[in-house]
Order: sequence, then structure tokens, then C-alpha cells
Amino acid sequence: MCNSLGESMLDNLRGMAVFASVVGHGSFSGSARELGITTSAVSQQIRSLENELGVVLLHRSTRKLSLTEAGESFYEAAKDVVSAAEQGRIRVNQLRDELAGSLRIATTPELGVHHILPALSTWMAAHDDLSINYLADNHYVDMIDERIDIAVRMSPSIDDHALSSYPLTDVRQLLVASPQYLRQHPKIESPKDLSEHNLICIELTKDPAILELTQTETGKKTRIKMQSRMHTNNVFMATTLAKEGHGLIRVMEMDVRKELESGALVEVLTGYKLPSFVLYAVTLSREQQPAKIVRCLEVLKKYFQTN
Amino acid sequence: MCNSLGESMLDNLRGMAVFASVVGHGSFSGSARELGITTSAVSQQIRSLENELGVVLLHRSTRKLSLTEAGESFYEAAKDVVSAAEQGRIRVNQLRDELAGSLRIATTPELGVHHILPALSTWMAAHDDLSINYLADNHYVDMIDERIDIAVRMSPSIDDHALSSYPLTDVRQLLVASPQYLRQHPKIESPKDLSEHNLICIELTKDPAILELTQTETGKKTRIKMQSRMHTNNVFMATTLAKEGHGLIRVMEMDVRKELESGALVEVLTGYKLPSFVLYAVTLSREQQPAKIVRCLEVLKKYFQTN
DNA sequence: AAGCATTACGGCGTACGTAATGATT
DNA sequence: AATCATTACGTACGCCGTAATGCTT
Repeated sequence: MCNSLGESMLDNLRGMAVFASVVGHGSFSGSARELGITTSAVSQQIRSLENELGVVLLHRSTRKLSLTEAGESFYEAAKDVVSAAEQGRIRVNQLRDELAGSLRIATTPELGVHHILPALSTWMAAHDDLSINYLADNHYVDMIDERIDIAVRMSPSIDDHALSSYPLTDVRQLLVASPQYLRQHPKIESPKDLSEHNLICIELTKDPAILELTQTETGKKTRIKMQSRMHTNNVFMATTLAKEGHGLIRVMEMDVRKELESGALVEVLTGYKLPSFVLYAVTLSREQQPAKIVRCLEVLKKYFQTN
Repeated sequence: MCNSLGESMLDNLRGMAVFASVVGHGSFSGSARELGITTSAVSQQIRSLENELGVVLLHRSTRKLSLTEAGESFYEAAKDVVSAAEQGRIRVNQLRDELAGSLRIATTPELGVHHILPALSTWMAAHDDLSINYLADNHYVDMIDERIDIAVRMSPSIDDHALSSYPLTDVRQLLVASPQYLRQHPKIESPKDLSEHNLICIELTKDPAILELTQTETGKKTRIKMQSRMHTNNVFMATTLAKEGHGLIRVMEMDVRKELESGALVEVLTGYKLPSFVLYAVTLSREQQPAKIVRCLEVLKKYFQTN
């Protein structure tokens, strides 16, 4: 490839920084000390710069330096280059190291309200330089387009291998119903009893009515398809329906913790378990993340470890 | 030499320019085309920059680029770097190519009034963007300290070999006197007759009263020391004294042209000549001079060639 | 004599191009 | 199929350090 002459801005920049340092110091050797290079290197840079610009920038008389008119003018620009570069570095370091700027977190409304907000609330409060932006949507969002720093998602939807994911916690699924419902319907003592019951479907998986039950003691697995006449894509609605005694729901443990404690809902088939989900935090890249992202992931991880 | 990490401003600058171009274009390949390098080079620059900064600047999804928060901030700085560099180059090119800015010319008051001003007056008038600064002093001036672009000096004081000099013209020295003086004093027909005359010394050379006369026809040289009771460092004063009949003066032809034409002074010993001076224009460096300096030298040269 | 700038020379690093790969439309 | 980004790899130029030289105080 023949680069006839002058690649415009690409070249020179190094020389400009050296030049700015030289003028600022008033000497080649002083500049060299500042830059951590030899006076030889400085001299060569200046010479090369002058050759490229086709003009003498400073007259040297061994003991004194004196800017030419062009040099004086160019010095202003060189100073600007250096200061802009420094500003950029400073700003980037801030954004990388300090808990400041913005942090964009995507999740579903349910996960957000019940888990993410509680997990981060004290941390958020402790860092008021940080502006946190929650994008709570049920539909898929493009992390790049929406500039999401952290998405919290359920397994196993990690098909995008460009993303890196951090497992936060196993999320057990439970089969629950209201005590009222259970009193009014046939007892459930083994998986096959389920066929006489209604399932209120939360459409998280493709075949929501098919249950894969594993006997806790023996590990024996059973697949069973329940009848289901009510469907919703919303956990709140499903739990409400269940509390009102309309049927069983397969639901994540975290989403019904309060109801289980209060007795508004109770688990059925306690000797069996449904396949767990894994709750993942997902980021766009694993390496070289700003501190706020790393810290937020840590906070999330710790929160789910202790709950 | 161990450069542990990060040489502050010296590095990165290239990468910053590339980064600015990439963001400005919205693509690596577009930037590559603009910069005249391959996308490979662009990719490597960005990667290297990100590694050095320790932060991801932009997320790439093959078809789309998206700045991270740090990237967005850094982009501002990168733009500033590039635009400062461009401004510098533009300004320097102006000062190099256009007849604008300032031009500092040093000479003696006599040379200035009689020769430099006439030589440059029309040229000056034709370029009103050019501000010309005449430093007319009899004492020595440091060209670097005073930021002189062009000095006009007499030979042979070119002892400073760091300077480059352009011969403008030979300046003949003449021995002249007023007609009145010549009528009232002994005839001068050969060099030895001079011993009976007075020389009004203009102190340009070290031994102003010693004349080296060369016979025009034969080339035979004669050295003679004249008496001298009047001294001055000023040509005007000397010519005035001569016109008033106080003695002979050894003077440059250019300085007494008018008087010779009007007959106020006449040359003596026309068959002999004094050693010529050479009038030099002197600059600080020979290469890579701004256009205005080169042009000014040309104007001076042409002026003296045609006079 | 000491400090400074310039130059030549040589070595090391790195910035680049080529080519192959994978991703996206 | 076409365009785009990334990566590995080899090369060549560029940057820099060493050392010698010259200049200034």
C-alpha cells in the first residue's frame, strides 16, 4: 500500500504531545524527563514533526528555545490535544472506577419489584452519584440497542453466546394452591393425582401444562400433563387466581414466599420437586467492566446467596 | 528502561483518533476507508485502546455499533483531540503557505531607509494580511531572541554558521569628497597622495583608516593608512560632513548615489577600487521556511539585481 | 567541566496488511 | 452473496536507546 504523503491526523499526534511538553518545559531534556524518554527521542520527534509539517517550529540555540510564529500557533493546538487526551482519560477512569454515572438494568416487572429492587435498595441508597435506570419489560430487549449494563433473566434463554452470564441463584419451582382449594378438591398424594386438578398456567415455558416431577428421595422422575383452563402471562394474576381457589399454580418459590408464610398458599406434593430455573445476571462482556457493574453484580450475588 | 504501565499521554493518541473516526462513521470499515488503513488495523487500535483504558468503549454487533457510557464520554475527548490537531495543521499550513501573519526584519537604520524599505514597499502594499516588523538597530541583535525572520547584514560578519545567508548584491565602496574640498586640497592622482588628506571614518570595520586599494587595470594592491580626525558610526553624519568639505569618506556606493548624481560628492581615485562588501540577507535556517520568508528573500534579491 | 541538543546506528516493538473465520442482512 | 468485524501471523517500519559529537556557560 502506497501512502503517498500525510495520513492527515493519524500521524503527528505523538509528536504534538512531545512538542507541547517541550514548549511547556522550555527544554528538550526537561521534556524527556517528564515523558520518561531520552532527549534523543524528543529531538527525533520534533524533527519528524517539523519535516511533516514542512515548517520550523522552534529555533534551538543549545541553551535556549524560541518558538517560530508557526510554532507558537501550533503550540496552542498541541496543548489542546494533550489536554483533551487527559480529560478523556480522567473521565474514563472516573466512569470505570467510581460509582457514578448511569447504570441500566433490564428485567421483568415481577423480578424487578420482588427481587432486584429489594436486592439493590440499600446499595442504591449508598451511592447517590449513581443514577440507576430500570427497564422492566416482558418482551425481549436488545441489550446493545438499549445499552443495558445488566439484564436479569431466567434460564435457559442464554442462547446468545456473545453475552456472559452470572448465575445468581437456583429458583425452585413449587406447585401450590390455596388451603381452601385443597379442602374442596381430591387429596394430592402422588403425581398421578394431579390429573384430576386444574393448573393455572403462567406461560414461561413452551409447554406449561407438562410437569416433570422428581421424587426427592429416590430421584425417580415422572412426566405428567395437567388440565389447564386458565392462562396468563402475569405472575400476580396467577397467584391471585390461586389464592382465590381456582386451581394449582406452578410458580417460583420467590414469588410466593409471603403467601406461603402467611398460609394463603401451601405447597403440594412436598416429596417431589419441579426442575429448577437458574436466575442469571447477564452482561455484554465479561472483561473490563466499569466498577459499578462489577459491584452491582456482587451485590446481587450476595443478596441471593443469603436469601 | 522499564515502563511499568501507561506512559500517560504519549500512547493512546493514535487510538483516540481512530476511535473518533470510528464513532463518527458508525463503522469500522467506513473509518478504515477514511483513514486509508484496513479494518484490521482499526479493530486492533480500538482493542488496544480499550485494553489500555481498561474499559469497553463500544459494543459491536457486526452490523451496529453502540457506545458504552465510558465510550460516549471518551468520544467527546477524542473528537477534541482530532479537531485540535486539525486546527493546528490548518493554522500551520496557513502560516507556511500564505502571506499572512508577521514578518520580522532586522537591519540597520541606513540600510533600512535607503534599501530595504524601497525594495519591499510595493510588495508590502500588495499583501495587507502581512504585518511587517522592522527592527532597525546598529547594535547586534540576537536573531533567535528577537525572533527575526530576515536580517540584512554586511559581510563579512557571517561568523555564525548556524545561520544561512543569501547574497543580495555586491556593495562597492567608494572614496568620495565634495568638489569644494577637492578644489581646496592637493590633487589625488595615486594612492600615496591620500596621506595628505583627512578621512572621515565610518566605523564599520575594525581599522577604518586603513585602505586597501586595487588598481582596476593591473590588479595591483596598495595598503595605505590615512589620517583621520573625525569618526562617526552614522552614515548620514559622515556624508553631511563630507558634503561640507571636511574630508574624504569611504562609503558604500548605494549610500551616496544621490549625492553623486547631483554632484554634491564626487569619487576620487576612479582608477582604483576598494574591496567590496557583500550585502547578505540572513535567516535562521535554510530549509522549510514559510512562504512569506522565501518570497521576501526573492523580492529582495530581484530588487538588488535590477539596481 | 557540566549540561544540552543533534546525529548515526542498531535493536526491539508495534502497527499494519494478508488471509481466514464468523456473523449479519 | 455481500458486507462487516475479529483473529492469527508475518513483516517492515518506526520509535527509541546508546554512544559519539558539538555547542554553550
